Amino acid sequence: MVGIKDVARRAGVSIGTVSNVVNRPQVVSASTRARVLSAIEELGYVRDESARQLRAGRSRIMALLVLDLGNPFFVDIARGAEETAQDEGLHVITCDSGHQAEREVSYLSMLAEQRVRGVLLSPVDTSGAALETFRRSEIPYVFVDRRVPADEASSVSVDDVTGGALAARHLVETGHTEIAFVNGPAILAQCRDREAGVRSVLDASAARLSVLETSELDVASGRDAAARLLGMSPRPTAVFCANDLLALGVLQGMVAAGVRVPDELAIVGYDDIEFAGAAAVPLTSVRQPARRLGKAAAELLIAETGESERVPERQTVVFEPELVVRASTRLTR
Amino acid sequence: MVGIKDVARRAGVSIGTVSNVVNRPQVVSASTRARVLSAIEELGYVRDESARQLRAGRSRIMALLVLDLGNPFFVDIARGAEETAQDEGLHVITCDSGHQAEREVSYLSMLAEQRVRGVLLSPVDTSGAALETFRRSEIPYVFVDRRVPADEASSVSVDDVTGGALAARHLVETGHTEIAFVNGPAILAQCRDREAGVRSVLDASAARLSVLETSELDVASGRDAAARLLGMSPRPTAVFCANDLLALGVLQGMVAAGVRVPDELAIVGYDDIEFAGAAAVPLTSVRQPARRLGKAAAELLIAETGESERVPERQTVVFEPELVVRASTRLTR
DNA sequence: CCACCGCCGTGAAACGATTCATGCGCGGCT
DNA sequence: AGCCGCGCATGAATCGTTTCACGGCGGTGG
Repeated sequence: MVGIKDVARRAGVSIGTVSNVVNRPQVVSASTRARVLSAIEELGYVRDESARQLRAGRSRIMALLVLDLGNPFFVDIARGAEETAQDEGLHVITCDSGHQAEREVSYLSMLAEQRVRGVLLSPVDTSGAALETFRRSEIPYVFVDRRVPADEASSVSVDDVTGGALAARHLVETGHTEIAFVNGPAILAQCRDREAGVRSVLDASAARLSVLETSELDVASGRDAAARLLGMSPRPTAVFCANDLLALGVLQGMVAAGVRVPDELAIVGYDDIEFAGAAAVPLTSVRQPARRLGKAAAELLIAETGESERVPERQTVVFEPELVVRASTRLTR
Repeated sequence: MVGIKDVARRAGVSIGTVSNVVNRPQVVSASTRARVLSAIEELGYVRDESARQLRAGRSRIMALLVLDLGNPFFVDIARGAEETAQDEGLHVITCDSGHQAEREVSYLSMLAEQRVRGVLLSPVDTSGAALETFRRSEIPYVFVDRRVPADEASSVSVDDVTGGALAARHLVETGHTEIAFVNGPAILAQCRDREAGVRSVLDASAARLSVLETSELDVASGRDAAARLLGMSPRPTAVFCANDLLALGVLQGMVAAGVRVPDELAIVGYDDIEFAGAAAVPLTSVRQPARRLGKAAAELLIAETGESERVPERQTVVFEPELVVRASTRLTR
């Protein structure tokens, strides 16, 4: 593989000069520069980032480690992060832990060994050992979609308690008194918080709440939940799902069973992914500003890895969710 | 940052010994090994992959560069690739070019500078300059979801002509004679091939074909297409969409306009992403084995980057698509 | 004519790991 | 006793860059 030495020889200059041409073109004379550039071109020289990085001590790559790339919510976060990274001349690589702590650990140690600039992290388990060992690597990280105490790390999240409350209030206000909450696994803070929000509203109302917990936050689990809902008596007239994938699964299950939505069952989802609005019965959903989440997280990370010597202060950014009402809860009378 | 030297000093051994403990534990005596390991533990030493890689000349990372992570089809490819990479002790990083040639170039040069083990590539434009410069870096690459001549590179794809034909034949067989094909941008080989498949069937039938081209392969474009379809006269009784995102958009537009699916309009999608089966009117779709695509591509790449000296031969793997019939084309009479 | 300065280019010293030839001590064999 | 071989640790060379102190050279001002 052709290196800077080969270019130097070909152009008849020293390697220092080649490096200057590549990194600080203005310090080298026009004629030399032209000679070096054409040598680079002829030889097809590609700079070796590992050597560069070894010297520099830091990489130009920022990582995003998400829970589930199959959930478009996280893809939107990735897009947001990429946008701001691009502005800073950084690259983002995306890793998918697929809700498996084991893969999370594996990726984290890979990223630490790579000495990435920083990691945007939506972890399976905050308190876990995964993070404990990663923390020792001194690589800065920012939590995304998960709030943590500011003394531990910066974080960017959306207020899930409020989000849960928004959904619950909407259902109460549209007259439902028999309400189900289809929740994901309780290990996820997001799920616990959304449930807390729901309870805070429903406990103060006349409505009755049933909570169904699923093992995954995906469409298949939603279908399972639909089956369970169909077997309940009295059957709920409204259901709130901890995310849109679950909601879409429930919707499908209901339509398949001939239950009319929203007339016989109102459905509210969470995240407001594109597919929610695009469902045949467009879903009412609690919107999270995913893109802004990604942008903000990347900005915080960049701030933390800035040139300045002083330790930057940790920040906790919390966005507010927003209820988007669509046909799946629209009164038809 | 703590390096191998610090560990060596702490354990009272040479750096060579530390390296041996990490890489070939069996060659160092148990007592020394224990001493080194505890030094590593105490200091929180994390190996610097850039130094390691500089020496080794190759990285342990394989990249996947896809057209659009927002399309679950590509997420499934990523999953497949990750599976086989994991077995080989490699890591996969995923990059999203978002259909932008510019970002594709930017990622490719980043990956070349990283001396990535190889790249799985679903390029915006095969013939483009992006690849031309990348090719000079001598990093092996395999095309995914795009067939190329075997002398250029290995590729793993699905037969799109057959896929288009499958969908068209299904519509003809279910009695439709006024058929629309909602296609994506013709720059994409996939789109051209699917259209060719459709034509091959419909030209030999009594059915009439209208082709609508959209600018993007996403849900919003599908909605736009729905509006256009509604304005046509005679209005088609069946529509085949170049992918499921378009189909979901069309479906939504139709339901919103009060058009009954499949009674007034049958819809066929392509890819068979999870959301297709989960739509309120589950979509008939042409299934592509996305996961196997990813697995196969990763395997080919690994074979090409094997230890053996001899140049491995290029391979062209073509999978067969499969029609999955669901409610969106089911005869209701 | 000398001293100085600015412009360019040079060469060598890092960076942090891996690898390999070498050395050392010790037990066993002749 | 002498020699060999084995097990284990060492230290130096190496990978491809960046960076920086230095120096040559031509021009300018005194």
